[in-house]
Amino acid sequence: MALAPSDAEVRVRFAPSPTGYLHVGGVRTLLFNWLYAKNRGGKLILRIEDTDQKRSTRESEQLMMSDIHGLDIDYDEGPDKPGPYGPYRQSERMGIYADHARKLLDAGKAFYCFCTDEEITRKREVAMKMGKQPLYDGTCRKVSRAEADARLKKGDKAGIRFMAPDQDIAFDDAVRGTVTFKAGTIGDFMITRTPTDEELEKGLGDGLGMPVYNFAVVVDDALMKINHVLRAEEHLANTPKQIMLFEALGFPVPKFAHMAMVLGSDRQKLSKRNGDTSTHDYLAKGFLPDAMLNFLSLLGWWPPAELKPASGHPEILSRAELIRTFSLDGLQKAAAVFDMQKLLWMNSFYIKALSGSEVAKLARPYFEASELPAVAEGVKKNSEAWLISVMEAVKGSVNLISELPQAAAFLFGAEGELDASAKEVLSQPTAGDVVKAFEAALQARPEKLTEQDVADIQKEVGAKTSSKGKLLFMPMRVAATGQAHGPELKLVIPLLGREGVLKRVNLVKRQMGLA
RNA sequence: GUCCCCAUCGUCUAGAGGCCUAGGACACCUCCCUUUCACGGAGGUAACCGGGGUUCGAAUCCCCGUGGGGACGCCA
Repeated sequence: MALAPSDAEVRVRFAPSPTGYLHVGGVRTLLFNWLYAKNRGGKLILRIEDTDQKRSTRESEQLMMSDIHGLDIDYDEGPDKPGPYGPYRQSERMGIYADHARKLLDAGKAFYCFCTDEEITRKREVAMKMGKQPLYDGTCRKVSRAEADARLKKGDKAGIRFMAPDQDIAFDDAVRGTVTFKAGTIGDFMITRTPTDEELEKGLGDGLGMPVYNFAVVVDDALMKINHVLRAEEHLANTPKQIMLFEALGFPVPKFAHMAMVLGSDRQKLSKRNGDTSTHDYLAKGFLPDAMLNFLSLLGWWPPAELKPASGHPEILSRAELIRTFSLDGLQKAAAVFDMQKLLWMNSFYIKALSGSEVAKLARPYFEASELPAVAEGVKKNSEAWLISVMEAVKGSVNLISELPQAAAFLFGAEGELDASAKEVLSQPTAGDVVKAFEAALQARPEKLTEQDVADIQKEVGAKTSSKGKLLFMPMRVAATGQAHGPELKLVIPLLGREGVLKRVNLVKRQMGLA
């Protein structure tokens, strides 16, 4: 078979179908294509596969492109980035597909098929029940071209079916090595659908039906000069069909790399049932694009041992490091389970690495949209510098940017219910004395408190109540913040100010029945 | 059912015949740091699916089972 010249510029593509949101599994495919293109100094093409008119929408296309943008991944050619091989939307390439379908028809490599969908489905079910491979039975193969033309003229409708050659198809997959499909395991398959009256009237498919996936992909990959196809393993079984088509059309066959699937915790294909799959939702929750990409890159790929990440952590890799070390050799054969816990951890790592002002910038919209009025209003009333110091204090205690308003709520004087662990702290017998001593110590001090003041107060309360350790600090923490977890008190209390802390202490006293 | 792919700790993985008493990461547990939770640091529990070969030697190569996944569409 003819191969694409190996010294040519690498051209890869990401080809989603705009029938919903961008799936995180899709992002991983996109990411690997992007990394490969960047690593090899090649080009990444975005192609929209919208030949299924019933399911494809422009809204979905827009959403996908904005999420790709949100992930900060760039492509070189696409619907919104004109290039030499456009258009990049399949619905705008109907004439091209029709030309190539006719070429196959004229060459005797494809035939009109008048069988209906129902007939085929029925035959397939029968074949499967009998334990046989459900291949097309060849009914319309026997129909001569002249007869077919006559039936068409009469008004009969037909799709076009490719005449699959009866031979072994083997190809060298960059991930799996040589993969062979034996002769006789692939039947004649559709390349264009049976046109509807409406399509015919509108001239949508240029007189033919809409192209089918396997056909459109081949025509586009060839014409767009795609020489490396990196995609998920679910497409492995499509590959022999596509190779047949490349060869029948006289196109060079690209290099394939089928990467392992991403599975949910139930070991099934990652789907809405077993996990969150919408990239948009991840982004909206405050997963950082770099963390997402870092995590996804390690699902089914591993960097070479020589890489010593600048982060100091073996699995925290910058984009530059990813690009520099990415290669097809590191691709994994076995499917990988998407581990949300690890993603969360990674995201928290990235958040901690950000400066207070970077976090403040990212978090501001979440604060402004907070359901707690004190937070939503507070963020507008206070200065940016204050917000930054707040972020500095709390960024270490969250996994997601969206968790920040909740984690910082006490600094805004928001009143909330005490959670279970906070209540537990206050239920200890000495907690009441500590809280009261804490209050007294605060009242003896000025409004503006320093870290030193905090240390002094802690010592004073400790001495007065002869408490120490957990029994001393936890009640003070809850009294000051309403939470059992959070940043260091010496950071928090100065931020709150004496009155702020006292207000909170009163709240807590009331809940304890002390006031 | 048929075809194709895959198989190392719970999960992501290192491992290309001796370096493996199987390494790292997340999670979990313990300890240390902090007169507190968290953060951070140090340890720990935990895996080569089974059976046959090949070889002086197998997690690594071959075969057979078993298990899992994907595909079998006029969806992509």
